[in-house]
Amino acid sequence: MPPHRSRRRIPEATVARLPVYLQILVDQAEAGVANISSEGLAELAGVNAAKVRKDLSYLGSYGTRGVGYEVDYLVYQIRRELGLDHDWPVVIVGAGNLGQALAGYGGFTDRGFPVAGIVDIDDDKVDTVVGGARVRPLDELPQIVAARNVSIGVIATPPAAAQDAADRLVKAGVTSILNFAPVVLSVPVGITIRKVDLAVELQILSYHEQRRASAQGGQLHAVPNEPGRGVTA
Amino acid sequence: MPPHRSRRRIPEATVARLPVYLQILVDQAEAGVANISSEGLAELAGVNAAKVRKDLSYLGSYGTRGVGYEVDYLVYQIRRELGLDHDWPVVIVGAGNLGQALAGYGGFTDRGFPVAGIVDIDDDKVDTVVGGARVRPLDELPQIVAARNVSIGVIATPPAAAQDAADRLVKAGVTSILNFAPVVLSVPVGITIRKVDLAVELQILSYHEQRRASAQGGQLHAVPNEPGRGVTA
DNA sequence: GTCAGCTTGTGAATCTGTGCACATTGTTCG
DNA sequence: CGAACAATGTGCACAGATTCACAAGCTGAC
Repeated sequence: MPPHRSRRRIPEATVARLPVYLQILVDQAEAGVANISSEGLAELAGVNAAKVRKDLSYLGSYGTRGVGYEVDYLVYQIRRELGLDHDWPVVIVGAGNLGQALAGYGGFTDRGFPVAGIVDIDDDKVDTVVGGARVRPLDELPQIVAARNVSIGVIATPPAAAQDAADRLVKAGVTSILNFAPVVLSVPVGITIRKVDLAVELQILSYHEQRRASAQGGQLHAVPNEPGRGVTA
Repeated sequence: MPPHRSRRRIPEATVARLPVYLQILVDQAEAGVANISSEGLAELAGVNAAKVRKDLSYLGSYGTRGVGYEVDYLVYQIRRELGLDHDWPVVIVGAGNLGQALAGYGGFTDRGFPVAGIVDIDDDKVDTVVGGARVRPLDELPQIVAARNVSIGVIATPPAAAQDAADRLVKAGVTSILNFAPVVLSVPVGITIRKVDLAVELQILSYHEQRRASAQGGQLHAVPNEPGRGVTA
């Protein structure tokens, strides 16, 4: 089989779902399941079966009609397509509540994103140890990025410091940023940014709660589904 | 002016952007800005100006042609539409790394989501204090929910415990759930769920990095924008 | 009071994503 | 070997979201 890299461009919505399939497939593999149908995978992922098939078809024709998909092989293919065939070290900027939690959160390292370093501008935080990593001064960011060839940065600073953090990350050579600060960052073209704003998530829930409350006697609405968010500036 | 609640149904994509506008507008108000044009707001939010106007038009005609939008009034309207005219206490299930960080993260309380309580199944964690809240045993979840009339729950447990957490939240009367565990939850119809999976975010970045790497000589692609994800089962 | 200049609000075109429906193709069993 | 069956892969129609382009409406200057 020819290991063709990025055959076609994959729709963003699909890219956002592939990690979910992957997670499920890995679980299934561990549970000893060898094959799975689009129907079964759809059930577990909470989506439409046709959508699963269309999503997977972007990777190539890796299913077998009449049988389904071989779990292990699919895991391999999705990993490859997502670039998860090797680790991506990340650097965390900001060692506050969230930064520390992220550094200590095993889920990162486990899933292929080891913490190459965590930096903070506050001298009081420097040299404290969180989740196995020693906090380094902000100035050392370039060295950390260079030494471990880091291309992904995580911003866990207060809002006011986020743009500066982004600027420093970009200057240090990072090309993808995951931003937890509730700020819209401006970065050069070619840098990929994703934002996770916890308060925004709650506000969206608030909207639905509010709507529920003011739906006097109205039946419960069914809200669409979950696309993915992403920007390459 | 008639304070009409939920005039039309607002598209999910718009609902996901309103909190971002709100944040920006609050900042602008604090900076003493009285009026803002769709162009200006779009610039700050990193989106298209027409999109801003269409989004805001769902709230009603609150702009003035030739002038723009009055910042304070817009803040008021967006808050009202999102149901942010009062606080929404939240309960956090799971007092591990992430749960503690969330409880201690001021950004929640500040933006109208005070932590009504945090519970954990592990007796060793019970009674420890995180971010001003004392961890309570999981069993007390119903009491906490009832006492403070909580309708939003946050799941910050390990994956294996997430479904149980969801079941308990629902049984206790919570109708919206923010899930940080990398698991697809199954809940009754009428419960709104949003999922934030940190590893998934990184995996999406990984995809773009991988693509960048394998784009031999190809120019850098521009990736779309950021919809919102939401499900009401 | 009129006119020039902005900026909103929205119809229409376009693009993206979803889901049905079914032809296609591989498997299994008699 | 052939037929019944199962499940993929995809054409097509529809729904939702984005963007353009412009008429409508407000303001301020003269």
